[in-house]
Amino acid sequence: MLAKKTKYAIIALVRLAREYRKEPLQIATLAAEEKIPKKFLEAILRDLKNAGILNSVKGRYGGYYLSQDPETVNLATIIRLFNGPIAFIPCVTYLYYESCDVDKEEEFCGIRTFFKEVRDAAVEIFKKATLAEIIRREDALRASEKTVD
Amino acid sequence: MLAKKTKYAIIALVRLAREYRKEPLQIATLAAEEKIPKKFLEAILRDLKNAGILNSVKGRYGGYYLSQDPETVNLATIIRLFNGPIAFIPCVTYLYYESCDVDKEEEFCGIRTFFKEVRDAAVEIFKKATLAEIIRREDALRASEKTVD
DNA sequence: CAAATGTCTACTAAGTTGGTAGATTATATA
DNA sequence: TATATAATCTACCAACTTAGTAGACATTTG
Repeated sequence: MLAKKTKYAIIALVRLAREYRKEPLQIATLAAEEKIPKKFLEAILRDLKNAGILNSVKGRYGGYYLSQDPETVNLATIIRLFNGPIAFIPCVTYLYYESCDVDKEEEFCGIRTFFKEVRDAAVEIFKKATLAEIIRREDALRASEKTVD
Repeated sequence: MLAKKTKYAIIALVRLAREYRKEPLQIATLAAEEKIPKKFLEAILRDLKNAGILNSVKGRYGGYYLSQDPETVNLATIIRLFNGPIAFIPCVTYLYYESCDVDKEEEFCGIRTFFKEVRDAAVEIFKKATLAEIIRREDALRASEKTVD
């Protein structure tokens, strides 16, 4: 399951994507409006800045803002950053590769093939899930809700 | 990532599936041959018995054996038993349903749709991954290795 | 200078993971 | 019936992770 940190990161980023190219947003405002513990959010935003996804301005009227186009930031990146690898087992992982400790003869591992299928499917879907696409889906859902009544 | 307990469970089950309809296998033998800590394996096998997947005989020449056809036991069941839900977020989970604490207006949640896609893809693949199918893939890999040389 | 705001280090309580120890119960068979 | 064999059960533990919190410090604007 996703760590809360990852969830908070996604929520904060979607919000910051909605403010793309506007004034920077302050930690305190973001924390209050998205109901995220302020000090916890602080650490999350710092990580996102260190990862090059956000930028910040200090001092009065400062805050955080998205430093990349919302079309290019996707869930695969965010999940890897806060939650670790997307795969269920290390021997099918991108960037975190380790051989299965349990099974030295990896090439014979019939279990592995299924986990690789799952990982590949998940990565493909998460890569399509850009901040821009998430916002489009949210807006579409909101609109269809209104037309229903 | 998969807990070690889940990995061990899968390995033990694949082995027991290979012995299907033969003599029961003892914890000690299974532990030694599959390199699983004996006392840890003990707890795993008990859980599998309580879940109705294994049966056991006590006393001399006793041990554990698969009580279901290897064609009907799949990774989705095993992962859920030891690792919890397959989904990344609770609001798209089968049997463990909870609403997103972070977002009361679930129907508006654009993030959710992606996680649901991933979960559905994963469940579909894991359901096809029966013990029998894992063994077939293992044997196929082994055979193709031998023909290559 | 003062207020607002991000940055950094350190701490902590609760829960999970990956085990281990040891006593008990059931059964086959000599 | 005794004995060895094996599963069963309860309890414990160390290390790690998660979800925060506290408080001092640095930087910028007005």
